[in-house]
Amino acid sequence: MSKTSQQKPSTDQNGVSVIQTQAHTSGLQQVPQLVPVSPGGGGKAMAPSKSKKSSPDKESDEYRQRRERNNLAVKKSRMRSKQKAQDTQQRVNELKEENERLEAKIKLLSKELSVLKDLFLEHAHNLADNVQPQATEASNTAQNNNNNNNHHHHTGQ
Amino acid sequence: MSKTSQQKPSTDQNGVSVIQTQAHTSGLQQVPQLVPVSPGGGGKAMAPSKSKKSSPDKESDEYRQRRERNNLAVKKSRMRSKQKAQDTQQRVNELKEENERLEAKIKLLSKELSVLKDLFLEHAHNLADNVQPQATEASNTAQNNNNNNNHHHHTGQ
DNA sequence: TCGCATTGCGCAATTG
DNA sequence: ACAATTGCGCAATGCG
Repeated sequence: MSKTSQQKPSTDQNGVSVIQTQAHTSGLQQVPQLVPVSPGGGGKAMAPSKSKKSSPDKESDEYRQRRERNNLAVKKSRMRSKQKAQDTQQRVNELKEENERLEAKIKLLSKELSVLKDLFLEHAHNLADNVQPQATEASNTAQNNNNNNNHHHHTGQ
Repeated sequence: MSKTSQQKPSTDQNGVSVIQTQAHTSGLQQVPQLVPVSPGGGGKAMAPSKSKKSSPDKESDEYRQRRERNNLAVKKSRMRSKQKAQDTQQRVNELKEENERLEAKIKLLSKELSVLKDLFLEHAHNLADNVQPQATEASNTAQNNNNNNNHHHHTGQ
């Protein structure tokens, strides 16, 4: 994330101090007073053919073009950023909904499960009651088959 | 919302057009050229001597103070905005996690349920077999021990 | 009317 | 060289 701090008096890496007092002029264009610290002397190994960085030259056609392109890019970037934030918010809503849906389902399943379990227990008790105490006419049938195995299940056989 | 253009000839609603794209490369400071469109024509009930809005007067102490305050407010607002976006993103992650948790639980419950249901079916068949007095002795004896059904059920969680 | 909060926008520095 | 990001200031506008 670049630098942690950046104040008004930004020092250009080329050796140019931009003194920006208080002249922003409504974004139109401020004229940052450029103070050449060393006019072509301080820097080193800079293409001598053209002082490329010495002055932004607001007039320059090239400058204006660059600016315009950048402004466009900035706008685009910000639009995306906003869109993204919006999508994220949307996502939150969707996830919340889905969560509720899932919780409802869980509730339902839990209930079903609990009912079935109760049935099982009840049944088990019935079986116990029937098997142990006395033989009703119903037990007759079971008895008939002699090998009535009531739920003694073991893995494998 | 905002206009789709990206130029700066911003026409102030006050009746002031800001033109001027700068014209001096070696000057000192540049003040936005304010061009009063209708000098006292549209406005009403305003002391002519003290037009407060005519020129921001960048030098003005008051102006600077206002600006500084606003800059501060802007900074604050943006900070909050960012924080909010971040929180939202965080929320998405949390919800996603929770979602997975819930889905896992649903899966588990579904499985349990399915097992219990199978048990029920099986049992029902057994009962049917037993109830039916008809059985040939070979019918239920050994052939019928199809599946092992052993399952522990832990109550609650 | 004042004063903070938001928002759109342009500039410049950085990043990729 | 160039687009995308990002921090920042300005001004308009929203809002109480």
